[in-house]
Amino acid sequence: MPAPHARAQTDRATWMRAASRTLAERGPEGIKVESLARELGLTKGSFYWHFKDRRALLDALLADWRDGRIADIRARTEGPPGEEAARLRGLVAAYGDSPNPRGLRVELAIRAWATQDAAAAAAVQQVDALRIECASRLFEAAGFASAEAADRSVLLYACLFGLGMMDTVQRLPRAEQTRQFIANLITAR
Amino acid sequence: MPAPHARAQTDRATWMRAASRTLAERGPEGIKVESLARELGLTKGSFYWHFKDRRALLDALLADWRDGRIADIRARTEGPPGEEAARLRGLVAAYGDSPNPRGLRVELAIRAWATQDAAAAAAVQQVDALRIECASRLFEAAGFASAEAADRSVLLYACLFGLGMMDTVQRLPRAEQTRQFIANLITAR
DNA sequence: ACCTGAACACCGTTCAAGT
DNA sequence: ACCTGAACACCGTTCAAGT
Repeated sequence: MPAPHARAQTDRATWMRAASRTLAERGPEGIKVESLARELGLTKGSFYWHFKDRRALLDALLADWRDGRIADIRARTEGPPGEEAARLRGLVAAYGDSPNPRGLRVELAIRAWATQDAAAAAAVQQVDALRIECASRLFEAAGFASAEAADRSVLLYACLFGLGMMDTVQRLPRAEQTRQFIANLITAR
Repeated sequence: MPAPHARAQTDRATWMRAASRTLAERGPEGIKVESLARELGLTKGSFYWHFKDRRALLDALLADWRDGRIADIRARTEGPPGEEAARLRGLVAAYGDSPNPRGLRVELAIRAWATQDAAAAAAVQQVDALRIECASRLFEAAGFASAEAADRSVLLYACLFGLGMMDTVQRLPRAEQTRQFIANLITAR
């Protein structure tokens, strides 16, 4: 690829990076063309060279998020057979990590957005379906029948997102024990 | 109370009702003074007679939501001793009801909003604390030690909200069985 | 190819003026 | 007491014009 194309990609990516930061910090409604332009030292007109409109930027963010989540799920759950137990432990432990980091904030922002936006709902749906499918395989490898493996996968992700939105819990003195109790219940028997 | 005061309350309540409907349908960012005025056949100037600014309307909505939730929690969990088991069953069953009704939509909208807004976060925090406290009492009456009763209360609400944001799950063929499986796990033993 | 600058519509807020 | 109408700032979008 020659230089002009590379440069175009870079500048588009610059808008995307700034928007992605704002998505994590303020949600989709916080993404304003004028604010981004000010932040980047450019004019709003410049934005409309790279994107058809504000909506196109949001759609590009959704596609990036979806692709990133899909790659992450595959990386966490696929691999050589015989290590399923360790991968399942890793998956369950993931929701104890990092009380509200960028990833979870973006996740909750997109999930809230999905209740009002069809494109966001579609992205969430694709990601959730793959998550449940991949987690189910690990539960099956741990000895659960396929129906119960699917149920436990749903439980795992419901707890992950549910706890994520209950900030209260993170501040309770017994937060760590509660997380441990729930993790045990998810994988028990 | 004389007529003038009653009328003032009514008109303020008219703005609140319209805003509350919008909160459920489009989230807090969808609440626009101009749109509400158009909808009600009034001017924006009229709005500023009843409310200091848009923020005051949002704060009033939050206070109403918080008070309503607190009343609802008390109604569901308090009462004559001896009926704790039935009340616990009612609470757990509540999250199987109504796939995404107005109440759950408002709940998720406010909870998403709470990640970026201190007043919304405070309202959510107060409601969550009371919910966990009241649910814990029911679990204790069912025979769980107080620490485990608290853990199970957190689990209950995490599942309630987590499943609420996973629309995918509601559309799976086994949705009903999955809900039942999770309900059993929450109250098991 | 990439960007600026000016224009316009939409919405939050204010305020003088009406009833 | 309650509302209107006009004004202004802010942001999404367009577009002719620049380099």
